[in-house]
Amino acid sequence: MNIFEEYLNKILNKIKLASEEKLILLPESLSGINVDIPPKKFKCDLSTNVAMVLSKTNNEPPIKIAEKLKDIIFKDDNNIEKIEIANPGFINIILKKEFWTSFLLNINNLNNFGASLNGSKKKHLIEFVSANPTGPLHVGHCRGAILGDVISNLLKFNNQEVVKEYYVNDHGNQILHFTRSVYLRIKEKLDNQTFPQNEDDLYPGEYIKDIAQHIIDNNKDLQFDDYEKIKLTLTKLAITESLKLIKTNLNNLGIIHDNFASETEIVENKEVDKVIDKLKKDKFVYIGKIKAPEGEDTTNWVERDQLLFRSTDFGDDKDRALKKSDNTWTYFAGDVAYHNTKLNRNFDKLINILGADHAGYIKRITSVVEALSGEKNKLICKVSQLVKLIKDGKPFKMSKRKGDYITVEDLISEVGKDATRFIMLSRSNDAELDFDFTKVKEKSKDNPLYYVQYCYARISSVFRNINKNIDDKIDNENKNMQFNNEEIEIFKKISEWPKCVEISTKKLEPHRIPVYLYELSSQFHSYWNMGKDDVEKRFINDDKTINIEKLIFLKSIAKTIKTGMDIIGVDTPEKM
RNA sequence: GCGCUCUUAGCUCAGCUGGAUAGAGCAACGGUUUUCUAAACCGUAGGUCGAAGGUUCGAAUCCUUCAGAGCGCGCCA
Repeated sequence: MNIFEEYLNKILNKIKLASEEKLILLPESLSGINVDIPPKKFKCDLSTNVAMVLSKTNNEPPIKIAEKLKDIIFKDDNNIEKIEIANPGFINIILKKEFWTSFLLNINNLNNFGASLNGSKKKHLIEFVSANPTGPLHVGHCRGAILGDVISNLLKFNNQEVVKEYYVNDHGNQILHFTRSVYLRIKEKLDNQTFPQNEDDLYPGEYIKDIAQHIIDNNKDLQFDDYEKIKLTLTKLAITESLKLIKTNLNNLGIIHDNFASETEIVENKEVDKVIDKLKKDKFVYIGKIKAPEGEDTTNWVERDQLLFRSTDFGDDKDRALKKSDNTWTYFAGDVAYHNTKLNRNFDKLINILGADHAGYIKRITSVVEALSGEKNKLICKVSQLVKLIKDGKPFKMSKRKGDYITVEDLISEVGKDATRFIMLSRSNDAELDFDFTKVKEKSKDNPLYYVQYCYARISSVFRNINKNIDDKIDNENKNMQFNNEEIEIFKKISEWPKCVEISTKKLEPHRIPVYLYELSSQFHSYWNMGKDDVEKRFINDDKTINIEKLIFLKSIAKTIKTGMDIIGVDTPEKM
């Protein structure tokens, strides 16, 4: 029920026919033609720019073409009340009131109103979060986590297949430092050894102590005297513990991954060697040198021969290292192998959600996926920009050294899951986001989340008062419904919902959904208050009954809000 | 030095893959509750869309240049 799409198709068909009959000429591409939501000041329902697009090819002014097309396209359309032509050549359509009645009846019977189901079902792999398993998640991880989760929801809503995956970087130096930190905390607990204060590489956070304690408690038979002996076992135990923390954090955010892929496993299965061989065969890999970046302190830079991937072939600014000087694989090499395993699993589309600090990584990883698959745009990377934390009006810097992170746990307990999700989503992922801790906490009533939830709660209260359930089926045999102008304005807003979903999905930009829900709620709240002066606009009659029109009106709004809130993963309480 | 992202009202941001007179919220000021939830509503005020060129019938949106902010630039992940 995307009326914009339906009218666009109608227009395209009609002008194609007209061109066959030599009534008009068509340009090579019709892609510029669209059917839009007209600005409010033009009192119409749909508008199209088709005349302007055809003007040049036909060598006639848009207004003249519009006059011509008006008959060609809309002559036999009995949903239309009136067509107006406006400068510089828009065709503005006003639909009959009855159209909106049938529109409402139609969407009332749909389970997934707004979903675009024309596209074929594709298999998507979306990788997100993938934070190092060295401790709980902090606020910085949150935004990308929510973005990835909601993009998955969006795709699923549109009947796409989605696998949500977390890549566990359980291999490499960070993990060694992490394991040693845990070990030292164990020694602190068991043998009163002092934890070193001045080693930058170690993890100082309090949670390491908890992990240490858990490991001691659950492994009574283990000996912790010789670090080298116990290192491997301890690494596994420590990673399991921190993954537990991470999974709890994600759960509290309402996020559940389908799959956790381990870097260690990939390395141990020789996946890296295999994929590098494959790349060598195709001459994407060679031994060469990397130049130091200009304008940086490069006193310690030693140019050396290295195994490199030819990412410059794909537009990167330098080729990328696959092996470190100690002959072990770089992080990139492991990730190349990981992405190769994604390709082996036959996904149609790969999506990665990255933090802003990893944006420089996009070019090389998309390059390697292109090299391996021979397909451009197989992998799409979305970046979630930085969240600027503000506390008491001042920017708050988190420091790893002091271990003073604001964790996901802090955030959820202070602000709540729903508010966190809603706020993190309501801005474009490409733009930085100010997250004012004190403000969100103190002024929680100004939070846009409550505004939308309140809308749903108000509708629920009506249903409660008349002893009906919001999910009850409505018998809509009566086709002679009468709606007032304000109600029809809201139907128009509802008719925009599929367009909102479509563009959010196409661009993988879910921030449009909270924005839409806010706007719809605003129109509803406005209508609600009209009931104070105008009895006609109250929902419940004096005898505690409700008219079918009002019932179906309320239900369509509640349903749209619920659908949207489900996609962004936020609750819709019936009482507030 | 190079790359990516951002710059729209005092503040925080939308602006639908180029459309009509650029929109919200907050803050400010003035109103609305005997009536279905006032966590709401109505009104007033607030703009050279960072700057300059270009493409186009038409630019906040696309291109170029410049300025400012953020992130990043081998053996960290």
